[in-house]
Amino acid sequence: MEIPKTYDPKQAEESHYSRWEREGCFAPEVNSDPAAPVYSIVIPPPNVTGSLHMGHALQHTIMDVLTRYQRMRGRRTLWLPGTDHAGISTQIMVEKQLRKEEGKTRHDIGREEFTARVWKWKEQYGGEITRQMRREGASVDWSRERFTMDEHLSRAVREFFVRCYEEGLIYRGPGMINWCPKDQTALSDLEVEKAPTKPGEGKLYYLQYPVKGSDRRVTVATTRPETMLGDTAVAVSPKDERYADLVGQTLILPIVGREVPVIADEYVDPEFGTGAVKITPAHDPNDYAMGKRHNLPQVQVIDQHARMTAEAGAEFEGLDRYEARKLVVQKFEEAGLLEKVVDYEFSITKCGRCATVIEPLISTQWFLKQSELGREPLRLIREQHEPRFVPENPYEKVYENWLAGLYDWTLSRQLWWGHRIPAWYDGQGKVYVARNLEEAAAQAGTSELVQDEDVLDTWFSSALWPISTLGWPDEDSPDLKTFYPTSVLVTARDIIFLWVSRMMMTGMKFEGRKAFDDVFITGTIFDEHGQRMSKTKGNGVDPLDVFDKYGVDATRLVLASIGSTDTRWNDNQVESYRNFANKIWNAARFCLLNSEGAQVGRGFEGDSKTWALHDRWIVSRLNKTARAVAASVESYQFHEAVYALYHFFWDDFCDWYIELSKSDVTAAEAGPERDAARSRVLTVLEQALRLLHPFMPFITEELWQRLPGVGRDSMHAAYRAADVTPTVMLAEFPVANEALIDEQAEEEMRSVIELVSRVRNIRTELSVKPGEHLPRLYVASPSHDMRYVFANSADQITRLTRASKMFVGDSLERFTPGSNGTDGEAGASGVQPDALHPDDKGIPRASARAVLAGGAEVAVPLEGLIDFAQERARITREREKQEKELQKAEAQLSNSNFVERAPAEKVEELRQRSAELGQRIKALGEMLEALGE
RNA sequence: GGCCGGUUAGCUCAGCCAGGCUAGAGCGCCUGUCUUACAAACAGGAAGUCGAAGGUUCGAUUCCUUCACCGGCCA
Repeated sequence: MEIPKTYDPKQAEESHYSRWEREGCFAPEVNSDPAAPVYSIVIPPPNVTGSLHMGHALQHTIMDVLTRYQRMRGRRTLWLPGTDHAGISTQIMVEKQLRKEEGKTRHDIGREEFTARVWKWKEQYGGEITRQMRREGASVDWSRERFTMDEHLSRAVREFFVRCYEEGLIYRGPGMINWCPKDQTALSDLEVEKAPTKPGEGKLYYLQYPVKGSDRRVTVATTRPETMLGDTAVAVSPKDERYADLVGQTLILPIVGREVPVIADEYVDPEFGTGAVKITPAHDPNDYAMGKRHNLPQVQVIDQHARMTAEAGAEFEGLDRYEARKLVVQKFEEAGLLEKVVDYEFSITKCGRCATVIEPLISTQWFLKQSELGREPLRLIREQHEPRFVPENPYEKVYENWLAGLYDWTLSRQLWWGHRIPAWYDGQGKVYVARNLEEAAAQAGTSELVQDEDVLDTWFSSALWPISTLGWPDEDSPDLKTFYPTSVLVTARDIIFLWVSRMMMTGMKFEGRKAFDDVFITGTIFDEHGQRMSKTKGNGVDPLDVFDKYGVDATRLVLASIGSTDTRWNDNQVESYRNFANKIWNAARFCLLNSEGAQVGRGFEGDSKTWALHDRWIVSRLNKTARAVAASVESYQFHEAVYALYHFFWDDFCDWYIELSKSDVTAAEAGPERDAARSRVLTVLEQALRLLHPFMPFITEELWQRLPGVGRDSMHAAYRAADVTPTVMLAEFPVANEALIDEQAEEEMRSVIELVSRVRNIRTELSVKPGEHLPRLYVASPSHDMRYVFANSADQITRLTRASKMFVGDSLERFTPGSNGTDGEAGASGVQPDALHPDDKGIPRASARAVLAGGAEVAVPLEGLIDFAQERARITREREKQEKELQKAEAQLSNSNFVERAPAEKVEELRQRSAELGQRIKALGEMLEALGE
């Protein structure tokens, strides 16, 4: 069999995905067990205009690990993919294209044609992220792919809207909204961002307003002087004695000449500015609220293009808001009413899409009373802590606080791309909300109706995603019955308000149940300098580049380890996992190159007590690893799962098990023993591939397909009936067999490993050439059982330490010249320690020695190589180290407080440790003596 | 202003919620090896006052308080 020495990820990545997809391996229907429990995830729909970034790759990896794991556990598993229509982004993108290619605006071609163009654009370019998901190995059920503008999902949106309207949760009316003068649409509070002013950008202007009928002036401080043209009051704190006498008086608004009252309101912070605040109800959310409280008139002086209106006065009409600002300041200065201008840092609200400064405006829009929809989710999180957030801190509280402080959501957008609002107007402007024109006409008694021009916020449709993708509002939809509620939502933290909370609201409202059991919040990936990755900064790492460079599996391993932790991206980590993939490849290569006569699933027959130590050990390690991985995945501790897999495979399987098995596996003579040894390494490999598969789908499938003896029978019972090529992704995820977890074997193996390591350490420290064989090894242990362990593993120990012969006895003393010390005890299992030759002169003085755990010792004769002084120094150093430890232990043991108050087992532990240290120190002293002067 | 997270080896991170293991990993570093699965490897090694100061405790990297620095969310 030809197997390259280096793993090529590309080849494996290109081979398997299309087959899995084509054969329906990702669809829940592949599972033929009607009683199988269900596991379902709906993807938080990425923006259809978007392409894959690290955040997506992270979320997708987590979702895929969960999905593949649960599928291999035999659950009826669905991971549903799709995208949202991203109203503003998509519209802007197509508008740009239109301008560039045809020099036209959307108004030139009209709404219908424009919408058709967007659909065309979507068909042509919108599939990028779905192609990239295939590259990632995402095991989503493409047959259930959804798009928020699909006819069915659009129907769900209309249904949602109409029902809420009928219940009075949705209303149309004037309100203070965020207006983007560039995109020409209203925005919700979640679509705007607050950014601090740059140095020198923010100013606080102190303006003086004359008091009517007096020489007195009141100074107000403002960051937006141009809005004073729309002031209809000045407010002070009712507790503020400085202004107490002014409340109720009238001011003359400079430039405009309007008379405005001085009012008192608790909202005013007397500490800010001068303690007197100008009130512009039409252009500031707080002033709007105050205006409502005091019945103040609203004077709109800025229009939708951020230009001054006629209300601002003839001099100002048509001026841009910033030009108007200059002119207002100039006029105040000329009038001697500008007290001062100081630098001032504050937050400016900007459009989340185009970063244009938002203009708060009063506008007639559609609103949703979110607080009512949020009531049930709030109760659920407070009373039952559902859904369960992972990590719980701080997200449960963030979510709860958000739900507790909900206010009305601006639903309408002045766009052409999106779900058109299902509301119609008759000739008198009366509104009819209905599922379609016919219903509306029936209500109105006329079909002379005009539909509302606006569309709904994209998030309005995403809020329905978990139910609409599964078939709602068709209550008898089989998918809705089967897969709702979903098991978990995996997303980034900035989406808790946009998605998590709203999906919960709609799920609770329409299905009466939470939309998901758990919410897993992924960490944020920063660049290597700790900066947030962003398109504008251009510091993003493209996951596809990383895939190309290191392979998808290696990248997934890194992402899975990241999980919920904030982290700086670092290629080193991916490189090390690429190396891990290569390690897996080569371990498999070894197994396969020596697989003649072998078969997966064989070699571990009979009572495990009769197996060789290293076989009992690797099976124990394998089962512990299976247990650890399952527990970690189920508790979303993915880094623990990766750690367990990495160390099991590399350290336990490659470094030790394969090495310990090598002489049997590569024996020159064919025969049942060799076949069995070969079968054993293959069997462990096959189990390991299953454990690794959720994390590394490609390499595991590539290798699994090559193993002799795998097939339909290797698959989980729930999948055997399916008409698919046998695949590791439908094999059963190994369930830990507690009976095969063998603590004694692990303890004994630890001793063998320690012995080998110490001898290797001696070799290096005393500069024994790597190729050179140690003539002999003397191993002593006071424990009868341990002598058998060492003796039984003598072949492997000598092989791994490159020693020619090994002797085992009860003490090194017994091997010293003249003692003629043969252990004399035959191994009960038939293996006997090499006996000392009667003529043997025992352990020469020229030997390096070391103490091991459990009172065991080892001596390595090194005639001619050993520098006595150096060796004595080495052992003395070791003894000093142990003495320090002993002192620490004894000090603690002599502390009566510790002995009395600490748990008895802790005290006992320390006593034993102390005794062992004493023993070691004694042994080291004897070694020094043996080395002589 | 309110809430929260982080600070552990040169770098990137585990461990801390349920206090006691000689505080771990990967990368990097040092030494030596092309030992017939793998130099993307093997063998061995060095390296951390666990941000600072207090407190609780027999015992604190872990729990509490304060502070410092970095970062996030909300207002």
